[in-house]
Amino acid sequence: MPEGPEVECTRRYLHPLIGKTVKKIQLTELSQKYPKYAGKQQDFYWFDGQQLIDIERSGKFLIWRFDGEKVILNHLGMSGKWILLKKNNQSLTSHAKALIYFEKQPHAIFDDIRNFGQFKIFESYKIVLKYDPIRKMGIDGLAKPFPMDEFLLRFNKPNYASKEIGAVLVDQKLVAGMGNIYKAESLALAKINPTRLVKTLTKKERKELGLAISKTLWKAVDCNGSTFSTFQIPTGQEGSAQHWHKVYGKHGEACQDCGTEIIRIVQNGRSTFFCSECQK
DNA sequence: CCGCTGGCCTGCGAGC
DNA sequence: TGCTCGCAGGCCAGCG
Repeated sequence: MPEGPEVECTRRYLHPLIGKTVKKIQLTELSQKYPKYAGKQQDFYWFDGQQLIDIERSGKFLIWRFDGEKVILNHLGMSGKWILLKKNNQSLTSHAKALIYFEKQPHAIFDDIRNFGQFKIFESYKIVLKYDPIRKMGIDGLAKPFPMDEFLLRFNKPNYASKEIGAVLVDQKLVAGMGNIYKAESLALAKINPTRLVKTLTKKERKELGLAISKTLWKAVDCNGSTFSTFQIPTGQEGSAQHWHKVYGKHGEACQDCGTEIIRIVQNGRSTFFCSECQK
């Protein structure tokens, strides 16, 4: 599910929770099996009676803010999702890791099949901002208007120069919220071949790429994100962004624009898809 | 500091 | 039809 646009859709889905008072945050037994959920149940007692003030998105992170100082940093990993419990007797999902009970329904369940997600306490908002993955984040790909100048600036980082653009583009220090699907789709929209070295991209191409990123990510938000196999966001609604993908997952199929076969390559251990005719 | 490899997990489906 | 195996939207530790 979760690249920046899917995390943004999740944030919107959770919006009705804002203003509610926490009754109890409970970690499931299952959560204790995994190091990334190593938080102790007793540490979460602090949140009893706290009012949820806001849920912010920063790149692919959600930051849960309360009226007291502590915050919860939450990452969906590869398979994390939030489910709002609207009925009393609704049963828990099989990979539930954390439950937030409010004084009134709905309650919220964080479910994470592959256990790559995060749900951890930080002592204050200031401290979470100093946490490296947040502090070092690049521009937010969903920022409006798209921060072109800073994008170009970060793009100039010397250590990117001799790397392939397809490998660089998923770096959260360049564009926070970018992931493997929208990387491929943004490059397709900008008609740039993912194997191009960053230093060979002209300023015009870099700008076009920036615009393509913004367009691609926002279109995904507007479609409620991409839904694949069992992943959906949020529960009950399906995203439809996958329907307009030009290249992602389409290896072996004909390019919709020129008929050339879409190919798949591996960069940084991740799949990249493109049309070698349209993307030069 | 940098880049690369492999590891963390479960579930799905392509292909034999 | 059933099984295996590769692969999956993310990230990081450890190594040289």
